[in-house]
Amino acid sequence: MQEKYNPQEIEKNAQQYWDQNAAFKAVETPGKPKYYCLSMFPYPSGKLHMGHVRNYTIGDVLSRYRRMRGYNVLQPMGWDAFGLPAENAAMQNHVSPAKWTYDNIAYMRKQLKSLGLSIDWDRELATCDPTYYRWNQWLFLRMLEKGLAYQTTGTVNWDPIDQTVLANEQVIDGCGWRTGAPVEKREIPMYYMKITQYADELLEALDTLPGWPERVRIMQANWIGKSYGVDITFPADTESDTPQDLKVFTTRADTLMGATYVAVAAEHPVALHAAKNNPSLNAFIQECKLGSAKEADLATQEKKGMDTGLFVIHPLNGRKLPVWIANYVLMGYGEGAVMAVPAHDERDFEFAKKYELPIKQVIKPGITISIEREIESGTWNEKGISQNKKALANYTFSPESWQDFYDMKDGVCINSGKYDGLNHEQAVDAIAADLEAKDLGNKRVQYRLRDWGISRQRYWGCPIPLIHCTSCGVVPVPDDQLPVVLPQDLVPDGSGNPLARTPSFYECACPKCGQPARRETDTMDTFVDSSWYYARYTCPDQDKAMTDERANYWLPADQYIGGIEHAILHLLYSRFWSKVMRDLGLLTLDEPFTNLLTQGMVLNEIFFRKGGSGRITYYNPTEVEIQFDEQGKRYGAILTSDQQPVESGGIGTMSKSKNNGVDPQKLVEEYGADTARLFMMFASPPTQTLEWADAGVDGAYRFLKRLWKQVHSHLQHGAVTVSPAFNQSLTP
RNA sequence: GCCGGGAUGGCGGAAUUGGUAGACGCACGGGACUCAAAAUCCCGCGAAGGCGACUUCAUGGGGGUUCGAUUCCCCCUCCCGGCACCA
Repeated sequence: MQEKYNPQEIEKNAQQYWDQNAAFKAVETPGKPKYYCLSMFPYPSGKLHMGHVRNYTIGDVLSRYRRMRGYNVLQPMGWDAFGLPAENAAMQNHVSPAKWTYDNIAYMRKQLKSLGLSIDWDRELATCDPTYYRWNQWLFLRMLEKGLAYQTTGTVNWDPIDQTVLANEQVIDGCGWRTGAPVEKREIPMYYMKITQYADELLEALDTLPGWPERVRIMQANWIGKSYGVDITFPADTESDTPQDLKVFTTRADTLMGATYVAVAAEHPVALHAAKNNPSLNAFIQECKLGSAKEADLATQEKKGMDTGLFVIHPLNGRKLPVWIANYVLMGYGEGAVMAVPAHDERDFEFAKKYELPIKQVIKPGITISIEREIESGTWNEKGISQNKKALANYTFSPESWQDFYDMKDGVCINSGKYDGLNHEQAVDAIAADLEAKDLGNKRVQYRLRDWGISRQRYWGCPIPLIHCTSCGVVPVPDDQLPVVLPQDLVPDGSGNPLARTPSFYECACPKCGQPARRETDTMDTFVDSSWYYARYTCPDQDKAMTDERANYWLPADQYIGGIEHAILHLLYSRFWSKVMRDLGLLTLDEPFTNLLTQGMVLNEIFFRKGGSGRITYYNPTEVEIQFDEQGKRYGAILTSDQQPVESGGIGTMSKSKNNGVDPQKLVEEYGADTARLFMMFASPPTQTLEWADAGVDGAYRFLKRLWKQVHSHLQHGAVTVSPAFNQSLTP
C-alpha cells in the first residue's frame, strides 16, 4: 500500500478487485436479513449528471452500511431506455434511436462503474430490450382480459402543420416547438388503464407507509382527490331546442338554489347541437379548440364563454336556466358540464360578472351568524354592539367584488326556501334526498384521479400488442406470439410515427380469421416501463414468466431513492401496477417500496446573453467568472473567454437546454470518485434542493488525503488490519 | 390558477413541546513550523458601534400571540418541484 494518496490508482484497483471477486453479487440467502436498496434508474440521455451522482451515492452509502451490518444487500441498476429524447437525437443526428440509446448506455455504464458503486451488475436491464418489454405487453393483455385496460378517446396536442401529436413538453406558449403553429386540442382513440378502480386502496394504503415522507403522501392524497358530492340532472327545457338533459357533479349541492346558469364544454353534444345553425357559436367552439391540453395552460387562460340560447330546467325550483359554453369546462372531466353558482364559486363569479349573468346569494357565512347572536343576546353595551355591527358589515355579501368568505362551507342556507337555516351537511343531505325522490340526482363519491392513458403516437416505445381486423375488430396478439418486436432501424423525421409508414411492421394476419389485418402502431407510455422494473431486477434471467419466487424474496424494496419530481406520477403508477401484479397472483406484496427517500434537485445558475435578433445564447457556469467587490459582495458576471458581461437567468434544474449542467466526469477525473461522492454527500442534506457550488471540493479532497495517510500509518504500526488480498489490490 | 416544499453569515447548513441564533464543515484572515512553499497545528471569523467590559441590530417582508418566536397564527414577496404526452 502506497503512502501517497493517488485516487485514480486506488479506485481502479479497488474496482478491479470488486469485479474479480463478484463482491456485490446478490444471492437469495435464507436466514440472513435482506436489504433491497433501489435507486431510480436513469434515462440514458448521454452522460451522467450531478443528480445521478447524488442519487446513486446516497443509495451506495445506505447499501454499504447495511452490507457491513450483515445484511444480504441487493443494489441493482438498469436503464429507462425508451422515450422522446432518443427520437429527437435521431432527428438531429440521423441515427436510429436504438443506436443512440445503446451507445449512451455503454458510456454511462462506464461512468457509473468509475464511481465505484457497489452494484450487482449481473442484474442490469434495459426497458428497450424485447426480453423486458415483452412482459409489459403480456400484462397489458391480462389487464385487457380483466377489464382493467380499455379503449376510449383522449385529448392530445395536435400540430396542424406537422400533422402530428405533440408531447406537452413540445408545446411552447401554445405553439408547436418545430413549426411555431398554434396547437389544437384533438380527440383520438387511446388505451387506458383503470387506475381509478384502485383509487380507494391507493389512498388508504398511504397510511401504511410511515417510511414515506409526509409531503409525498399528502401530494398523492391530493392527487387522488377523493370528494363526496351529488350528481344532479338538469332536465332539458322542452320549449327550447335543448337535445338532452344535462348531468353535473358538485360537492356543493347546498348551493344548488343559487345556480343561475349551466356551463358545458365546447365539445359537449349540447354545444355542438346549438352550433349547427349558428356560425358565431361554431366559431367560438373552434376557438376553444386552440391551445394546449396542459392543465396549467387551461387553468391560467382567460375565462371565455358564449350563450347557446338553449335552456335547462332547475331540478328543484323549475326555473329555466341558460346553457353557456365555457372554455374552463373540460369534456374529459366528469360529465363535461357544471352548474354555476356565481355567488359562491370564484370562477363562476368572475364569469357571471363578465357576461352579466345573475348572482344570487344562498349561503350566509358562519361568522355573520355568530356576530348576530352576540348582538341579539343583549349582553353588549352600545359600544360593543356598534363594534360588532362594524364587523358584520365586513362580512356583507356584495355582488360587486369577490371575497374569500363567499365559498366557505361553514354557513347556513338563505334565500333557499325550505332549506333556509340548514348548514352545509344538512342542506346537502336534504337536497340530495329531494333530488333522489324526483330521480334527478344521487350522492356519489368522486375522485380527481383519472384513468391512465398509455397510448403514444410514437416510435421509440413498447408496441401495444393489438391487431385491428376489419371483420373481427380489435384482436389481442396471442401470448405465444409475444413479444411484438419494435424494429430497431427506423429514424423518425418529426411528422408522425414512422411505424405507421412501415408495412413490414404493421402488415399482419388476423390471429382469429387469418385475413390481412393491421397491427396497432401506437406504443406505450414510458411510465409503463418504469412501473415494474424493480420487480424484474429480482429475476432478470427468467424467460418463462414476468417474475418468479425471487421477487417475493426481495420485494418490497426496503429503500427507494429518487428525485422529488417523481413524487406523484411514477410512484403512483408503480404502486398501482404492483397491486395489479398482486391481484394477478404474480407478487405477494401490497406496496412495492417500504421506505422512500426523495432527494432534492440539483440546481445551478443560468447565464445567458441576448443576441441582436432576440436569440438567447446560454453559457455554462464553468465558462463564467463571478465578480466580487472588496467586501466579497457579488456585483456581476463575465464570460471568461472574452471578459464581457453575461446576464444571470436565476437558478434552475441542471439541464441541457439551459446549458447549466456540471459534468461530474471532470470532477471524478481530477479528484477521484471518492472526493466527488464525499463532496456530494456533504454539499447539502440529501432531501434538500442543492444549489451547485464547487467551493468545498478541495476540502473534501484534503479530508480523504488526510484519511488515507492516517490509515496508512495505522497499517504500518499494525493498529488496523485489512485482508492481504485487499491490501494487494490497493497497491499499484 | 391549483397541489407540495423552501428562504438563517462570504458559502453549505445547525438549532422543535417556544428558552443563550449561527453547532459542524467550507472559504477567508492572522500566527506557529520552514531558507521558502505545500502539508500540518493554533487562533479569529454575522453586522454596526466601542480602547475595552460590552451595547444595539439581525433567521425573506409586514402584522399578531407570548415574559420570551428561526420555531405558533394571519397576510405578502421571491425561489424550487409537480399539474396527467419530459423523464
